[in-house]
Amino acid sequence: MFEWQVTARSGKARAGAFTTPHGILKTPVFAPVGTQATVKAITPAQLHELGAQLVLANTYHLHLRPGSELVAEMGGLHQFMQWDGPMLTDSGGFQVFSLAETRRIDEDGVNFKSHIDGSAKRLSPEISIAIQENLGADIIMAFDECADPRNKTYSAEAMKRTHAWAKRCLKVKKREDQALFGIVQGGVFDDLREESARFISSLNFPGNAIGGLSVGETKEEMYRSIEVVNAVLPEDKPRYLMGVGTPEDLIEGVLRGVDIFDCVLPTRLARHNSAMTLQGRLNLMNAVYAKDPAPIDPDCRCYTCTHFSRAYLRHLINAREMLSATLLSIHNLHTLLQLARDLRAAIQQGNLEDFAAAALEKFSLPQPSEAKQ
RNA sequence: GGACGGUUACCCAAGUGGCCAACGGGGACUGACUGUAAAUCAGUUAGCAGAAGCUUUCGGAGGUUCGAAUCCUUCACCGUCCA
Repeated sequence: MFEWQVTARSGKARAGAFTTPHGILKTPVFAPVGTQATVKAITPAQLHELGAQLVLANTYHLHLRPGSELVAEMGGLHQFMQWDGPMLTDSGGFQVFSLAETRRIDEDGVNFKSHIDGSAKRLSPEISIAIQENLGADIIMAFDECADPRNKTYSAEAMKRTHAWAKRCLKVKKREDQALFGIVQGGVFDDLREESARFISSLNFPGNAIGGLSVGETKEEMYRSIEVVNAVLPEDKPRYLMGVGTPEDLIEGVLRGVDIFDCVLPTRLARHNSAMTLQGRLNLMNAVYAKDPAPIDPDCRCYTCTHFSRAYLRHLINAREMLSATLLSIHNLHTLLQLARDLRAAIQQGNLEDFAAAALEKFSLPQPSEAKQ
């Protein structure tokens, strides 16, 4: 179980397979995010149709509601939400960052105010692992602290806590059918990143994650940090870049040796009326699309693009019909899932360099909306 | 025929002498979004500039006043009630 096999390489990029109790992840892979045990606006059947391999859920949110014991009682996360493929739960570490105004951190853990009812809640490495064992995802994450990436003093403190917490997570983890991944922190500081990558590598997790990126730093800082970390992280373990994201970042990440990605962006942008394409984003509520019979992306083979016009999607958005969120989520997820598949194929066929160069070139071309006019 | 009430920007609607280019809502338009407190948030919505500023607006016309969406006269239209 949790065997990691690299099947092809191209520069630093790898194509691989990670075996989990609910199936094999063929990497590079993009994971849709289903924070509250649902990928918003998308059914599990649609996820299958899209070819999604791995789905995320969140420890903090499910702990607050409905509670991990309830999920366990209902047969675990897979059974509860009816997703039978591989799942990953985030540890709640990101919420330490995103709910910054309502929490207090100490060496042992974090006190939160619930964003739902304001009640006092606590997360620690031990609590997070206990929750994640109740939830029952295939991959679970170490409880970490994601800091302001530009603040070195804070990044160093958060990194040290993350390291101490990683050891405690390993210590209390019991279930054999779950793989615990460690998380590298260190902000945008190369020395911290390197130190963190060394430490996390030394704990010999079955997989390693890069956390604390795509949270306000520049692209250059992010890409450099990935390079610094991946130079240290072991080759014989999958690498997971947390919270990333855009098509460009997927390509840049794969080129630097990342295997797993997740991001809320495709589904959030979909609910916010934005379509992701490999040429850039379309804001489908824009008036220019009112009478546009073309699909979002004429080259896209997703359900949305093979059936519906931009004009129709704009109408749904304008009329505040919820189908717009579903159709756009299908398209955006397809864009990233297909890109990951294409990257994998390119690595296996040995033409990743050309594929990546051609794809990255497209992002500098005029946006589809501009090109039309 | 008479008595009241009303007419404000794309729509609804506040404002009853200067702090009004005019509250608020809707609509429309635009932007943002990267391990989801996000079906959210922000901006624009008379014209020209697009910082400051200038020009034309509150049913029409005329008047009072240093100054009017706000007061007066008159006309038009809408509503309610009485004949």
